[in-house]
Amino acid sequence: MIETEGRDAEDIWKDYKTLFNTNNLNKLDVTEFNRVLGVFVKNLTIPGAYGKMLSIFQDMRDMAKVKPDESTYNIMMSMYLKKKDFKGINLCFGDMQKQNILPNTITYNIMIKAISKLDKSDTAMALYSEMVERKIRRNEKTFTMLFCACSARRNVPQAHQFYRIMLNEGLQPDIYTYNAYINVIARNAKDLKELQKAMDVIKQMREQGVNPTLVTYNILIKALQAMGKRTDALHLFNQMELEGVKPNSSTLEGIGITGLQALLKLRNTYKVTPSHTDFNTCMDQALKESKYTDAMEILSYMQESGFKPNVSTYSILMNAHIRQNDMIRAMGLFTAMKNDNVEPDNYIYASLIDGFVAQNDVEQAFTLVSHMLESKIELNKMTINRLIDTASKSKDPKLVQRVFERIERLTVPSKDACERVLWRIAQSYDIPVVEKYLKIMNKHNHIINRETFTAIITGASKGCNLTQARYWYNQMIEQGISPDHMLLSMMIRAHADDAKEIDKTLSLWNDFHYFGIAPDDDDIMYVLNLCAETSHWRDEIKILGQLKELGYDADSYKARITEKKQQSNDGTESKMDPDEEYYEEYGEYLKTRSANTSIIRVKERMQKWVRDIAKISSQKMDDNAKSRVEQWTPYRKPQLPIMGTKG
DNA sequence: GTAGGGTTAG
Repeated sequence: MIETEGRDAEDIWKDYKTLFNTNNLNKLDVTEFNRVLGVFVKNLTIPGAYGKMLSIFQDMRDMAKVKPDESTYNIMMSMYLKKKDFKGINLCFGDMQKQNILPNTITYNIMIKAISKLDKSDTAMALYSEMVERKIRRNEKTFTMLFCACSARRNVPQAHQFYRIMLNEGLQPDIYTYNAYINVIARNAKDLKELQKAMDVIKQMREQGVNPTLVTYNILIKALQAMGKRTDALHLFNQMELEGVKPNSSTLEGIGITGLQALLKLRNTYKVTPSHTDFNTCMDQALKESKYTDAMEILSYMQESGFKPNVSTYSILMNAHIRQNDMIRAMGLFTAMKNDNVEPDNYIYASLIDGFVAQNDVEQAFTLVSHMLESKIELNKMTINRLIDTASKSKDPKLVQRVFERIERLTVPSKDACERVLWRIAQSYDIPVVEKYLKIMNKHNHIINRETFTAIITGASKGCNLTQARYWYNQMIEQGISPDHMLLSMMIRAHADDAKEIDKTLSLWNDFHYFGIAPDDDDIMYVLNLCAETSHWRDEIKILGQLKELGYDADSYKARITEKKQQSNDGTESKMDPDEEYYEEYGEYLKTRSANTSIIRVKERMQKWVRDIAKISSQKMDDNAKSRVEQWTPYRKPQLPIMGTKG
C-alpha cells in the first residue's frame, strides 16, 4: 500500500496521510506499519519525526485495529532510545508483557543499551539472566551492549565475567565486542599496569585474526592521555601510523592537537576528509580556546565540504555565545536554526534556558521552557539539575528558590533536584528555612536519608555555618543514620580549617571509631597536622596510640609529623618546602616557554592554511552563506593576533 | 533486516 523503497520520509508521510484522510488505514497490515515506522526511526532528525511516529503508532491501534507485534515495539523502543527517553522504553517493555508479546533478542539488546545509557541502576546482569531464563538467544551484539553497561557502571570485574560467559556460550567476539570490552578496561585503568590488561585483550584478538582499528586506538590513546602519559600516547600513535590506521580528530586530541591545527593535520598529513563530527569537534575546541578566527575558518571549510550545520553545530556555536553572556546572539542562532529546518532538541533548550538563568532572567528562561514543552520535549532531569546548579552559583540565594518554585509548578522535582536546592539553601539560610525545604521534599514523597543530610551538611559547611552543619549532623544521627566516610572526612576538614573548632574536630575524629569507619591516610595526616600546628600534643599522642591499637603503622605517621614539625621550625621565611618552591617557579617558566613556541608554530601553519581556505571559500561560497557564517561566529577578537592577515 | 553494537561532537 505504501512504497518505502528508495523514497524519502516526507513523501512516505504524504502517502500515509492520504490513507489516513480517506479512512483507508485498515488496509495496512502490521508488516506495513512496521516498515513505515522503520523509515522514520532511521530519519529522526527530520522535523516532527518523533511526533509522526507516535501518531502512527496510535492510529495503528485505534483506527486500523492492528495489533502491534514485537517488531513494532522494538522500533518504538529504538525511537525512545534515540530520544534518550527511558520512561518510554520501560512503558513499551511493560506493554509487551501485558499483551503477551514475547520480547526477542533485539528487545533485550535495546533494554541493555538503555540501562547503560539512561538508567542509574546496575541491572545488566539481571537482564542477562532474564534472557537465559526465558531462553532468548544472545548474540555478539548482546555482549557488546553488556560491556557498555559495565563501562557505564565502571564495573570492570563484571566485564571480565561477561567475557568468559560469552566464550562459554560459544560466541566469537568481533571487532565491536572487543572494542567495547577494551573500553571498559581502559576507561577504568588507573595506571599502566591496569591498562596492560587491555593490551592483553588486543593480543588475544590479533591471534583470532581481528586487528585493532581506529576506534581501538582512540580508546587506548584517550586512556593514556587521561593518565597523563603523553609519551606513551605518542608511542601508541606511532604504532597506529605504522599499521596504516589513519587518525581522526579524537585521536589527535588524545595527543594534544586540537582545533584548526587538527583539521590541518588530517587534511595535509593524512589526506583524510574530515567528517561532520571532526568539524564540529574541532570547531568546539577552537571556540573554547578563544580562537575565534580559527572557528570561523573551520565553519566555512565545513560548509564547503558539503556538511550542513546540524544540531550539534548550532549547539556548539550557541554555547560559545552563552559563555560570553550574549543571549541575543544565542537566540538569533536559535531562530536561524529553526529557519534551517534543524529541530532543536533538549540540549539546545537546556543551554538557552540555562543561559537565561545565569543572567537572572527567570521569566525568559521559563518562557522558553513552555516553548519546549509545546514542542513535545520534556523537561527532563538533566535540564532541571542544570538549571538548579546554575541558579545555585548566583550570589543571590533567592534565584535558586525562584527557579525551584517555577519547576514545582510544572513537574514534581526529583529527590536529587530537591537536595541540590537544599545544598544551596543551607549555605545562606539558617535552620528554619532548611526545615521549610525539607517539608517541601516530604510533600513530594521523597525519602529523607543520608544523601539528603549530606547535601545539607555540605552546604552549611560551604556557607561557613558550622553550627548548622553540626545541628544537621546530630539530627541525622538521631534519626538512626550514620555518616559515611566522605561525610565524616568533609566535616573534619571543615572544622579543622576553622581554628576555633579544634575540640569539635577532635570529637568528630572519635566518630571514625564510634561508627566503625576506617580513616584513610589523608584523614590521619590532617588531624595529626592540626594537633601539631595547634600544639595539642596530648591529643596527638592519644591519636597515635589509637592508631597503633587499630593496627595502623603509627610510627610512620609519627615520623612524618615530626619531619613536618622540624621543617617549620627551621625558621625559613617561606613555609613551602624548598623543592616545592623550586618546582613551582620552574613549572611556571616551562609553561610560558612551551606556550610561546607552540603558539609560533601554530601561527605559522595556520597562516598558510587559512590563506588557502580563504581563497577557496570566497570562490565557492555564495554571499548569503558568507554573511551567515559571519553572523554565527562569536564576535570577540581573537586573543592571539594572527600575523600576516591584512592590517 | 521494519528494530539492536565500539571511541570523540553540544
